Amino acid sequence: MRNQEKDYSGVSVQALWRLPYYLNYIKSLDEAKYSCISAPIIAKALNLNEVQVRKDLAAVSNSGGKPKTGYVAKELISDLEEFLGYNSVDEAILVGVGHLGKALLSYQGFENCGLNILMGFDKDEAIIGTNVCGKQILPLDKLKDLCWRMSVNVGIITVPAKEAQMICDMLVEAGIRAIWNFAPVHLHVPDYVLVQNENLAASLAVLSKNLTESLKEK
Amino acid sequence: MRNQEKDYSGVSVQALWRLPYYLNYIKSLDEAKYSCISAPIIAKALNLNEVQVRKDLAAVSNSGGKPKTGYVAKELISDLEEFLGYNSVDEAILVGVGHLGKALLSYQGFENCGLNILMGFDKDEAIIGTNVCGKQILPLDKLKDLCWRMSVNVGIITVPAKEAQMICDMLVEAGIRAIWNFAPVHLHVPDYVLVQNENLAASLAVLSKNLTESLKEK
DNA sequence: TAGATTGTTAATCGATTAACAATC
DNA sequence: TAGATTGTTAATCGATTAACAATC
Repeated sequence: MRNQEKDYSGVSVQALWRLPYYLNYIKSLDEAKYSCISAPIIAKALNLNEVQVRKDLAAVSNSGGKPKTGYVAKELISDLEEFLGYNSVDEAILVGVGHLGKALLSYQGFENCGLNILMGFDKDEAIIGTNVCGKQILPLDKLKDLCWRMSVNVGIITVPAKEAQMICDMLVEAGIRAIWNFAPVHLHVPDYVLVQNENLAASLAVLSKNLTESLKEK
Repeated sequence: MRNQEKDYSGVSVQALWRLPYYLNYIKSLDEAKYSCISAPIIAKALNLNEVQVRKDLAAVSNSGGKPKTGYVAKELISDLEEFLGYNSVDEAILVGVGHLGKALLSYQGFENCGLNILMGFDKDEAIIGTNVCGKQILPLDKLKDLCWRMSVNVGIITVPAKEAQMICDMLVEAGIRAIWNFAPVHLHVPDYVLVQNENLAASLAVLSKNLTESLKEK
């Protein structure tokens, strides 16, 4: 689920979700015009509370901000990137090379976020041996051995809901430490394995519930 | 962002996120064995607090549960589906037919969740006129007219970050009431338009931060 | 009847927001 | 100096959890 208990270097999960938005916003600014950036400006741009942004930045920034001027934009960008782990790359493999799996394998943006998807796995003979964006698609029985050999830490699950737990078990056996789960199911894993759920159905439910309420109000 | 303020029929956003997991779990059970299902059982299966599940179910269920036995599984399933709006279909269009856009256009599961993606739009001449899974890809200048004519309420944005705000403005102009945004940017919209963000970069940040902390502990 | 489960009311916990002194 | 912004401490708000009476 979305809400977890832990804190990361004094930053709550909710705050962690906001950081990429800060980063994106600051990066989008004209460097010449905004060599410095302040919490109130970011707050206004992203529709957030000023104090909230200030607290988030305080937790992330190394050098801190200066009264009246705010933070040096360049420094804040690199502090955010550092904090979000964009500089240290994690190796990942993906299981389930359907439409979504292919989309994730093809997406170039993950490398800038510190994730390198090495290859895909699938059970379908028809796509085994092919490659997607230069990334090889291999049969499931090679998974364990390859993950161990290359000490892969992250597994991405894009298989149908019914197969997700089985694939999850395989990944755990292969020494995976974190799972990015796109199947709309709760996965059972040992304590030391992390699961991050990306549940489109749940997201859609929030959207449609919101929409229904909103249309009612008219 | 994930957290919003509103309540939907007494259900918080956090609770709303849990409902699809309940639904999926109950559906996965053997009907013959589990004609009735109780909050404690669901809680155990999904690693949640018993009282939390009970409260969620109480808010969703029409007939309520019976002490000792729990809820009638069939009724609970249909109550959940009703509450989540899976029975009333919203029409949607998608803008940005790249890898992710294609994946979403091709995904069959959304129909069961009350979302019907009618067609895709893109600016790339090479794919305009083709179709993905039987869904036509049209040029952007047809967007406004078609959305009005078919009274489409939902727009899905799968364009690059830089173009997202511009597309968003187009959608608003086309009378869209809710936007499912896959670009990692904050969108500016009028009050009456809803935005549901699906930020993979943010999700990835949580995962990788978790992983780093977890590996440190060793 | 005994026991499991429901539904509700109260306590806890944590994130957001407000207030304010410090500082460039 | 005056004013904007920082960083911190306290107040508020809401979700989760605990406690307990009601009931099949």
